[in-house]
Amino acid sequence: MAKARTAAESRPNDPDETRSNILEVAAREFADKGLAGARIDEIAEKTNSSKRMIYYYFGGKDELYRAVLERSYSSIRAREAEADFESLPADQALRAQIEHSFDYHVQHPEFVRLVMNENIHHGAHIGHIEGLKDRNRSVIASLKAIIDKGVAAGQFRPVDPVDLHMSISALCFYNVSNRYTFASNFGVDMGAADTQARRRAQVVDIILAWVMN
Amino acid sequence: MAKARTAAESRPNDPDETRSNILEVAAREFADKGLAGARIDEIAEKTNSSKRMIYYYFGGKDELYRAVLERSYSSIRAREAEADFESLPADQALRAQIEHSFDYHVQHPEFVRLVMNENIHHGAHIGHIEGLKDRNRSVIASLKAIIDKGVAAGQFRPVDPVDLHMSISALCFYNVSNRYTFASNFGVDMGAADTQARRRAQVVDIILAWVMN
DNA sequence: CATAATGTACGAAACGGTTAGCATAATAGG
DNA sequence: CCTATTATGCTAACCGTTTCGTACATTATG
Repeated sequence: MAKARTAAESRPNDPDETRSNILEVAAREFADKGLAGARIDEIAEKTNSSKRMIYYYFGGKDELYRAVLERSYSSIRAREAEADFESLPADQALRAQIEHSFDYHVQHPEFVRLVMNENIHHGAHIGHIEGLKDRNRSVIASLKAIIDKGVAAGQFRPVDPVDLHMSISALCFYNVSNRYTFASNFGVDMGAADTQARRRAQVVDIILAWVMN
Repeated sequence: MAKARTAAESRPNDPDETRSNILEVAAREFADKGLAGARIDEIAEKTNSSKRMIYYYFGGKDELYRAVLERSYSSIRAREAEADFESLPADQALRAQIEHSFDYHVQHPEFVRLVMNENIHHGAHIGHIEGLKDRNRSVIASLKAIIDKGVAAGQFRPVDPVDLHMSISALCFYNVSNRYTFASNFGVDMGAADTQARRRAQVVDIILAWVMN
């Protein structure tokens, strides 16, 4: 439903606002139903704009999906970059990093779902996102710095930073990604606040137990 | 494309065979493209049967999807049930259990993908599978037995079996589920045999380090 | 012949995408 | 200062295809 122009604001709408409004709605829809399951018409309807505008600004469904994916990945990597725990002792830094990652996943289930989708599509679109690899490298570098410090202090074993990232990511990701099947299979509501708090501490324990001497 | 009947087998085809052939093809398609992305016509084409038969035996797309999901879950739970490590010492039993789970995920990526799909759909279909909860309970019971034995022997801390299952499952699942995005982000091919072997040992290490005293 | 199994062809709706054109704002020429 | 021109943001209606599902006819077998 397009917004009618009143006499008071009979100017064209703000393009940036329209774009980001579309992206926001599309992110929800794609995360919820996947690339194939999401409907352009439905996205358009939930927008303050129209279907025509989606094609005007993004070109097509796939491009819109890609734009959504990019926005989502940019967001998490930005958050990871802004967190700087390197001044802390290694164990505290690692702990903080894990908690940070855990919280991000919990707070951004739509990111988790988009990544699931992308894996279902064999990662067909993620490769096209510019600059993502650089940001990924910096995440690994940051973890490596923590490990090195811990090893130097005699606290940590020398684990591979990519392995470490994978382990942390797996535990944080699964906690959100498999929430529904896990709930159905084992009757555990992983969305509940107390369950999450418990699991959060546990994930920290698991990783620290593995890395520490 | 229906299979032409040779003179030797000019009977109507075996219904069970037709059914299971459809299920097999459908599993691949749904795993690969999701419920919304898979096409009934395409599934039919890859079958030895026809679209007509899909509706004849299963009723519709959703029902077929559900049947596929059921078959897939039944398969993993059956495999888990058949593995009996309880005669081993607790640490060896747990190790074997983890390796078993890891291998199953690696060998059945289509199961992993179906579960991802199901979570994207908020677990809308999984609840309808009969008897699944019983089998799930038995998986937990088996883990609990191992933990109890380990605790009695002074080897293990008393961890919750559901928590343990979740941790094992997360590490094994992610290894397969996020293969593509992880490859794109970090240049690691988790499908390679040596990478997998390394990761397998690592997952065992992580869990044991957490559980053992 | 009755019944289970199957092939063919088609309908209706959904869906991605496009065509045609309008309104406003900015800008350039007289 | 005033008009002509152009670029931008936008709407509404439409189009061709895909896709799920079905109606109807037919075949094989007990």
